[in-house]
Amino acid sequence: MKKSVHTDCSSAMLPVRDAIDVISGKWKLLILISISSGNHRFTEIQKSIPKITAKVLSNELKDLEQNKLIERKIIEGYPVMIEYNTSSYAETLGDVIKALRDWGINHRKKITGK
Amino acid sequence: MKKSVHTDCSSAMLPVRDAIDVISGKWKLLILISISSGNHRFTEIQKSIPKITAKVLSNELKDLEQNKLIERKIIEGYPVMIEYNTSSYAETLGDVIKALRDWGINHRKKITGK
DNA sequence: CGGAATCCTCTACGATACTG
DNA sequence: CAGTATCGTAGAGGATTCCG
Repeated sequence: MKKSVHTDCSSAMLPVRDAIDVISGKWKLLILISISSGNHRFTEIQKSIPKITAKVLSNELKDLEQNKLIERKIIEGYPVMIEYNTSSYAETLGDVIKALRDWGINHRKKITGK
Repeated sequence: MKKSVHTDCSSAMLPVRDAIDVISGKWKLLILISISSGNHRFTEIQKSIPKITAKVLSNELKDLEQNKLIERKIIEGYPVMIEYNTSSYAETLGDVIKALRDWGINHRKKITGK
């Protein structure tokens, strides 16, 4: 059996790849932050995130719902209202978001020269 | 002055957005993992990451170098060799990678039913 | 070996308009 | 209000070939 000439790090990469597949893109984490900050209505979320369009938001919300990270609730009435809430599962992303936020703060200091 | 009707969470989103801008895409973190796992040559790195092409790897390496996350070293000789190493600054991404890895492991358990 | 060049595809993302 | 429909674009990513 031939030894490979490079270091095998697939076991380290696989889970990271899994995570990236789910939360990749510019918007998903921002949407989760917005919802967990108190924005639960479609229009609220849209206004809270600069530059996001209705179409993109709509698609991302569907993605997040399929991945069980948010829940979509229909509130009957006139008019019908829709409410989005983060799931308890989304809370497991807390460490990821915190790590990214901390690093982002530090990185901005570094490139702007503090 | 009119109060906005949505919760303002821009201060929470901004750093996350900064971080996403730098490490976004399918490859950058995987490349960093590969290099820090012991792969320092272009071909080694390429072989260690399934499906990545030379062009994509080349572009990503340039990006990472510009963001001071890796260092490119030319080793004179016959033939000339190139060596990539992670910078000390890249180590600050450790928490991000760890958080993503942990979450990815957990997520895979969840969707595959353990 | 470590890429660059070329050409191509695909899709995330965007602008605008419209609807129940 | 909460989207959908349509059209369009840019760039990420891919396949293949070539080069010093």
